[in-house]
Amino acid sequence: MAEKHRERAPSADTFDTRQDTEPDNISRLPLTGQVATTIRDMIVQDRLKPGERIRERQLSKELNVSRTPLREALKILAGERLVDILPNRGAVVADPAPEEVRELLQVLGALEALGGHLATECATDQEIAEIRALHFEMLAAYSRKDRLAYFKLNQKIHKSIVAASRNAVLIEAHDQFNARVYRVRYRSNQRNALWHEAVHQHETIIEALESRDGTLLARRLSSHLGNTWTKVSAEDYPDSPMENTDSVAGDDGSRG
Amino acid sequence: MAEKHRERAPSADTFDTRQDTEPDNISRLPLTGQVATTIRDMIVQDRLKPGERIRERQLSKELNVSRTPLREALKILAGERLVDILPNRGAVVADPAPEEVRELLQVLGALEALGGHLATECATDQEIAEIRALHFEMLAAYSRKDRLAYFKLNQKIHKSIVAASRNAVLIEAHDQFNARVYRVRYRSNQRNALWHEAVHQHETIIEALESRDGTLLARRLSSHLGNTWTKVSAEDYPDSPMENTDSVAGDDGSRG
DNA sequence: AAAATGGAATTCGTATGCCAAACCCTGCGC
DNA sequence: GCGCAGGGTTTGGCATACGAATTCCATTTT
Repeated sequence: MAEKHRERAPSADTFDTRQDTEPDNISRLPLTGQVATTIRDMIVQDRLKPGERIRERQLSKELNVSRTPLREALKILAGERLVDILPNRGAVVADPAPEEVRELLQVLGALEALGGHLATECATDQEIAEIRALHFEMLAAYSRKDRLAYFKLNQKIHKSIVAASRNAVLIEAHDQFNARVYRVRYRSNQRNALWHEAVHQHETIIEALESRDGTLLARRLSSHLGNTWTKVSAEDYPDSPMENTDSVAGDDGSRG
Repeated sequence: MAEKHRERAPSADTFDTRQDTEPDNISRLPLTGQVATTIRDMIVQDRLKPGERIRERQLSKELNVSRTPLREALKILAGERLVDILPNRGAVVADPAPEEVRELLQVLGALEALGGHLATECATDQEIAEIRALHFEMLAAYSRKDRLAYFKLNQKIHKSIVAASRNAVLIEAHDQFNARVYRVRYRSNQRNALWHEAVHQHETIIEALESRDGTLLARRLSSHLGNTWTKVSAEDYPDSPMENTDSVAGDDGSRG
């Protein structure tokens, strides 16, 4: 009987993510998914800080949705390990420990190695050429010391290599694990001094791809991610132990 | 790293004077998690069939919960890709296409390869001995033609190898991807004729682990999973193309 | 003054109700 | 005979209400 409510604002106004390419068509998708995407973006863009508590009522008011879709969205993000849900204590933005970052980079390395290997078998010449082109663009950003552009192109290159594997499950898994370390890698990229080394590694990666040497490419990708841990740990966690920085695939460059 | 607060055991020393009247309110864990676990078990145990529609009202009545925690549980399972949620049309039990199974086995192979490689570096002798023991138990089940025991020991061996990697992220990811193919592999195991081949592969896997040859072990694990696809596709999808059954790590040179 | 304690305010967990979209079945028209 | 249209029914999507657990702060006690 106590029903006299409801003025749901027109969906065009309720959502203000301001980065969607299409403003209109997502309004028909389930609210839960929209909210999840919004929060996911807020996390990887560091608008929600690691360890920060997510108050359901407050955030639901900010997004002009009720708590129900917000809570469902948080469950999705918890599955992606982007938030931790503490029983009876709500959700907090995930704040991976250094050890977890190291583990994540190992797994990511294995996934990229598989993606690279498959890519050498089934990528078209045009796909490889496009990746080479992205690499040149990245070199341009490197010359300009444009760290943001460099970072984004770097991400795009790795994503493109995996995409060339034609393995949808792998592509999705790579994307998800990548999101979990995105913020850490971004911050590392902003301050890192060993820039030139990563650039050289990229050069050798592209070469292995162009020569379609799957085993070599896999080794180099895995090694590259191990090197990322070296940089991340050196910058963010100065006291971390440095063991296990090598890729499990062993030393690079043994094939000569 | 290890799970933080994912599931909390109910502490028995808290005095609850009331609430004993409820019929099946046994635990204080969040209902959503309990429901997710229940449904997850129902799916991998094939009590909910692939493609089957999940009606929220009906299932919530069967489980004696309201729709809200059920819906949140379904979101979690959707994140694990055990159910698909169709907008405005509800949830259905995931029914991976043959191609997706092949892709999943490739990814699983890469994860196990990484796990095996790490295990050769950090597993204790006792852990390896325990895996060898499980292998013998599996041989016993093989002799008795006890397919169920064989299957479970097989799973346990692979899980133990990955567990020996000490990489919590990897262990969890392996578990999750494994769940997605669990049912298919179970059915394949029930009818498969090429049993002896898998047994021999396992023997060589254990040997590589015992000699702590990480590269060889990784190759054999990856190859083993590729072989699984061969069997699964032959049994379940007779018309599937048989290419790409080899591991990306290349041929296992040790096999005759 | 520091620690312990009590309670109010806040937040989460779950249930329930309304609305809108999808489904199904029947009946009409071609 | 077949297709299609339309209305009733079913189902999911979302909002809200209420109870339980936790947190926080003020007050008291040692």
